[in-house]
Amino acid sequence: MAELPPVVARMWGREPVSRRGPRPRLDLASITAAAIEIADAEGLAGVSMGRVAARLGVAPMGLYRYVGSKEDLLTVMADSAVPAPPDRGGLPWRDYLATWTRAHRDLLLSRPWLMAVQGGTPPMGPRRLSWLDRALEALGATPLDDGEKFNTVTALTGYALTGATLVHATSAAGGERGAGIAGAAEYGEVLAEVLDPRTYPTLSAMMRSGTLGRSEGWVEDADFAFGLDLLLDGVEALIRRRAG
Amino acid sequence: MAELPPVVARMWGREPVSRRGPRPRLDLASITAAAIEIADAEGLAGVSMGRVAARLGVAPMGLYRYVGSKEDLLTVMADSAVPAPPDRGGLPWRDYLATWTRAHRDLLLSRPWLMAVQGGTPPMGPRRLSWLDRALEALGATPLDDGEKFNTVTALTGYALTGATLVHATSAAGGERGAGIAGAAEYGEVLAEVLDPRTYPTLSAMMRSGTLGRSEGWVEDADFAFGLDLLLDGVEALIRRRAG
DNA sequence: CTCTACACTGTATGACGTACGCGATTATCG
DNA sequence: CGATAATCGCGTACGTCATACAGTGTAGAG
Repeated sequence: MAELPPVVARMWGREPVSRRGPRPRLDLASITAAAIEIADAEGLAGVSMGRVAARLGVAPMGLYRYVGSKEDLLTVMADSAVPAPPDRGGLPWRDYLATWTRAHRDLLLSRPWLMAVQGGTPPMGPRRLSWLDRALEALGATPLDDGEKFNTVTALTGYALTGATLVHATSAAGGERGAGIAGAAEYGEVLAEVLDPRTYPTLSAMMRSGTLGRSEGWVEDADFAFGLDLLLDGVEALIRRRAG
Repeated sequence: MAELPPVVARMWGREPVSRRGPRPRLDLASITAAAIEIADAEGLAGVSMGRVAARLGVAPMGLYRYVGSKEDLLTVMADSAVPAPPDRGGLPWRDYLATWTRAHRDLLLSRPWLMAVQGGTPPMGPRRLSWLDRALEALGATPLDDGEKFNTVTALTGYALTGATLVHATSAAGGERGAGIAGAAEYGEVLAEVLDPRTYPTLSAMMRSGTLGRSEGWVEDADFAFGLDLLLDGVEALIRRRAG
């Protein structure tokens, strides 16, 4: 019975059933789709109300009948760009959560602008909530309480975001506007140039031993899997403790 | 020997030792400090080149002798606003990493604009790298290899960011511009209004049982500690496996 | 047929990032 | 000591953006 924020209402298909006046030429879905096309092609920076409107053959102000502000539009985009979560195929909770988290990360890598947009708002649209629901469902048979389940999923979500961000930020080749460092230098080169072994002993020792510096390493799945297993090991330990 | 991006060079105090011409009236530190004051008071949205310049009694274009672009300025801010990492007080690795992660989260909560700014760039300034160094140092005596140490710290960093983001996004009272949802409705109320038990069975069951919906719960330290322990348990398990 | 809610347009405003070129300043070189 | 040339911060200007406001035409309701 609470009053929903107008955009949220529309995200859930609760369009006002208007009768009088000219028939609407637009709808939220088309607007969102147009905005997403631009974001996919040119990054978030390319998404302006004018550009979106132009792509729909409409004056910029026309959009404001459907979204109260640009921020509203971004919120809707953040949900609409999300596909259906991976299928639980009778997988045990751990395997499902692993694929779930990986799929989340892959999504963020395939649409980098989602990273900037999803961080700002908790999931409120149908798509993102369905991801949340599926992950919680996977934990359904475990002895964790609701809060623990929720926190577990939160930690996994965060890990996916972190992994994606790291890959994207360190790869100067990222197509996103402003990706990479201002110059073209590789991350490792910058660190090597700048680190004083006296004030950054551990880090510069690592640099010298050559393990770091090839930031491409993080693109590999193994590095992502490492931290993921860390988390899942923790969950598993807790479950065992709770059950035994 | 690599060419550093100009801002990075200046971040590390490598100011060009210029001699000719009028003595500079500004320096990167003052500019950054002014920008941070604005961001602290009004959020990132309040930070514009003009506003920063005005606070320094200078014309907007004057700043561009020092920062190349606004994005450069944000990068410098992202480092400059970071305090020294917590002291290792002879703490075992686990205890230190716990306080380290918590301190990181608290920093993000005390300066919410850092969340938007730190995510975009890997640490390249002296302050953020010193946090990284300290965390890696804490893992120094463990049998983990360099890559594993690095990935561990990455996961913790991400968890701090996730926790801070969640707290900040769900608390409508956040002072940041655009915080909370468009309307004033609480997150829990929105979910209750919108969730269909048929398509979101797990989530809506949780809502009904009342565990969720008080999103303030996440502000409590216990919730943060939960996921943190998950991670650290995972690390500990790995260490035991590696050592035994 | 009239009225009125509504969908979209046109114009305008103020803020923003920043390109460009200026005079003023001051260390260096002749 | 005077000329040179680099550098500083400033003024102006442009293009873009989000969005407020006031229409203008449309089409269902009475």
